[in-house]
Amino acid sequence: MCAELAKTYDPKGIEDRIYQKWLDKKYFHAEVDRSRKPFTIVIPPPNITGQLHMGHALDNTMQDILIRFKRMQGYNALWQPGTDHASIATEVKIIEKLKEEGIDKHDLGREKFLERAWDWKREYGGRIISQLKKLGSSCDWDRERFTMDEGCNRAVTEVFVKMHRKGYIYKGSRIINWCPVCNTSISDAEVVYEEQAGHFWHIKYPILQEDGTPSTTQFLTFATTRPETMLGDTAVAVHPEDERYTHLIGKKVLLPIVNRVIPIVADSYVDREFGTGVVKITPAHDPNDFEVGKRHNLPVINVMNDDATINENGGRYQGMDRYEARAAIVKELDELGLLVKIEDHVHNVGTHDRCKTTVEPLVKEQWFVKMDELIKPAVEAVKSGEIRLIPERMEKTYFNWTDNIRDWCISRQLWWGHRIPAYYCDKCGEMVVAAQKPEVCPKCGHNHLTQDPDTLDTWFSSALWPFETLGWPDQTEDLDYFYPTDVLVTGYDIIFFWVIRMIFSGYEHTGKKPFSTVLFHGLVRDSLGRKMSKSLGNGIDPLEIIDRYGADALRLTLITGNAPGNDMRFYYERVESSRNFANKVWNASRFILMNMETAAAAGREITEPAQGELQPVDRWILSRLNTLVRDVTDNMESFELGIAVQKVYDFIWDEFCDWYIEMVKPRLYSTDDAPSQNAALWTLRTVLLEALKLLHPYMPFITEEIFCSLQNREESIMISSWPVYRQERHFEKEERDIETLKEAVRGIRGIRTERNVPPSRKTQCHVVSDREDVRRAFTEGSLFFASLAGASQVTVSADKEGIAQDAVSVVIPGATLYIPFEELVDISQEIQRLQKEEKRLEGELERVNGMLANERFLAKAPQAKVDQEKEKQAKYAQMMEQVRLRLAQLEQRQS
RNA sequence: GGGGUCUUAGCUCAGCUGGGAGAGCAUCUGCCUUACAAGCAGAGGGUCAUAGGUUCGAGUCCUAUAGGCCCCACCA
Repeated sequence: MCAELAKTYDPKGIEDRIYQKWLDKKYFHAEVDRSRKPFTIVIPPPNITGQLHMGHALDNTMQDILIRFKRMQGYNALWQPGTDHASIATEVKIIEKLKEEGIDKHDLGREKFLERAWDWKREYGGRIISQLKKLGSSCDWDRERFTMDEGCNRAVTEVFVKMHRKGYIYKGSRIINWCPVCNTSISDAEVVYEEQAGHFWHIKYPILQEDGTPSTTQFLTFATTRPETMLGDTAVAVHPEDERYTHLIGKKVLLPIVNRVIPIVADSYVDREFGTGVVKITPAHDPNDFEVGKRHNLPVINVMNDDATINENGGRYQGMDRYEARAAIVKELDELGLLVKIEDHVHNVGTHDRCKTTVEPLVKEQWFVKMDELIKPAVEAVKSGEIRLIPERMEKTYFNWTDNIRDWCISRQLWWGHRIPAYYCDKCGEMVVAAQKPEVCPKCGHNHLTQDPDTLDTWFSSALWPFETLGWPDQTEDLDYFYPTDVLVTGYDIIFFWVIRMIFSGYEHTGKKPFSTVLFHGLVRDSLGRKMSKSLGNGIDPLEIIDRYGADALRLTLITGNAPGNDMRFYYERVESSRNFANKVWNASRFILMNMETAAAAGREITEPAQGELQPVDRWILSRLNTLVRDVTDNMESFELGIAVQKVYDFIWDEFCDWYIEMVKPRLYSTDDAPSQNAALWTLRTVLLEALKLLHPYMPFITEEIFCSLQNREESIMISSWPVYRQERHFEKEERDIETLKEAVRGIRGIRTERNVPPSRKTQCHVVSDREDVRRAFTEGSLFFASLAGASQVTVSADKEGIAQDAVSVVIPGATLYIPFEELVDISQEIQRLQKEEKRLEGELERVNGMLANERFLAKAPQAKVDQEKEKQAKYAQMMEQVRLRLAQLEQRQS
């Protein structure tokens, strides 16, 4: 970078070059170093099928900010990256691709299919990683892991075998959610309920008479949303205390069409108030009915195949799709005179989150994780605060799930994933769960065993992610040093899928929490507040934004003005505003560099100013910076990233650029005071460098580019040290004085605008103050004050002797400024302006006086607050006096 | 049915543990002032959803109401 640079910052080219440099220098790499404290984040592993979307961009920007911040603070910072095999998502993709080639998964066979899947992984699995790099992510890529790599496979097997041994994993025949399109079982968490318009079919079953024949007059009427499941009905239930039906309990009805005799049972699950108070019971196809069935020992009759067609238990409906069968059965019931009526009805239908197919509850033999014991330490950890959730309200969501936890169905009828390490003897059927396939059956000695065909839920391996990536199950140095990790950053939408499961897994397998803090973020929505989705086509590609505005602008946009856990909307205007800020930083730096080069050309080296060479403005900006350092560090340590960067933004743009740079310009442009110029240049450079450091976690590329141009001592900003608050850089007096001068400048500028004074026209300015410190502040700052206030000449005095009567006056705390204009000042206009000011001050005084007259305020409010109010009272009173004095003069003069 | 959350300037949103209402964008008025027109200097614009309560003091804490969003849940 040199002074001949373009006027606008162009991130193209710069970003890739800088990222490559960081990689070459191995800045992202972390090794065990016992002399330093570790700080660890594990990445939520993106799916290998994934393309970088705004959610990733936000998630990873937040992580990168934290990891860069901690790295600069001196922590041994590790950001552990990797990808997830995403069993079902990937399998679906492969199947689609095969379909294009006209190949069916089953024709290909399991082995060949897996080969294709690995090919696919090799080809596309790295795509999202390269996209994360575009964002600037400082992950330790040397440690990249994959949920199906050697180590993770070992971890999964180990966990499965161990949990099975402890009885936490069991195989059982239970009602599960079945996706007839994906052809696999899914967990409760993968079912999303959707409101759908449907019908209520009111149906009646004839009650059996004493002689065992169906009554032609007595029926039990009920309503159902799924008439086709009647093929599997094994009872009809009523409430045990429902007087309408108590006499029927124990009797039987005839199930039409299938002509099966089924009992009328009493179960308190039935809601008497709802419908007719009668429920048909289909244990094989409804979770509640399944429970009722268990209580009453009812047979479970499955009437459906895996593809949701009716099976052999459905008689002549066999082979029909579930919806076809529904229509046909309703028709037949109608013909039999058993259909009472049809009502419209909106109800919740469970669908598969991935393919949106209506799930079918089915009774099947599956593998489950028993949750009741496992969840206990996970609940305790959050309750006790050992693990902190940010924002805190997420704890409610967390406990809502843990309090109603159900066993986790972990087996999937898929091929891509971790295969269940259970083996069955081909001869006697004995099951063995073991890390290695047994040579012979331990029961009958037969030498051929077959492995369970099912694979595990993707989240089973993700649950182990924080420790399996650090070497577990081996007790590695890495694990010992970097684990437990520090922060997990993720969206609130996967709290059930992932966060909870990592927490109980961490405690169960490592005896420790997996992380101390969970920082949640929300969804990035489109400008209309809609979720970005493929089907809506409203997704905005982060890579396109990076290409157009730069990664820094995108990162800043995603972090600013948004609180943890809250959703945000994405606006191009906001990216532009971020881009403009990058440009602002660029130009301020360009200005400083230019002046440094000018000094260098004149043979003047910038040195740290000697005591007393710093001017009040220099001390002011250094003091302001010092406060900023403290505040920003505090905010970042409490994960208030948006607030922190807002403060850096305001400081750089407002205080540094709009005030300080303008204030030092006169000093830079005059060459006669070398020490003063040196102090200005040194301060400019120092403040810029420090501010850049504070900004670096948010905008890594531009800060690096400028940092390297500004100085050559440190190799990179990303390994430079984070600024710290220094008491000796706190200058209270200068802060007060410069604030007074700024107040004066603002006042004069206001007057000038109001009177349409062109900037080219300079006016005199007389500062009158009876306070010696205020007069000195103006005297010391007169050079820049004149420049900022458009003054041709500034005089400072204790009284207003000799000041033109028709001057415009501006009252500020501690001083009154008089600006004489050549033309006559319109006195009545001037009086009006001052009266307005008087009114404003009256209001202020009224408030302050009211407060200070309140005895209870004086008694109860903290002393500091009282003192503060008293100070204001004095200030306003003094200003009021000045305004009234001036008004009196003008009024006298007018008459 | 249970729970959460939001309602602040025209728009989108900040506002941490209660102490005189903020930003970005938009609008209006001047400025191409030798870092930046992706800029500079001014200005307008809000009974902080409504009603109560706690408090010396409430956008901030509590209760209720209205409306919006979200999550969870087996009402056939």
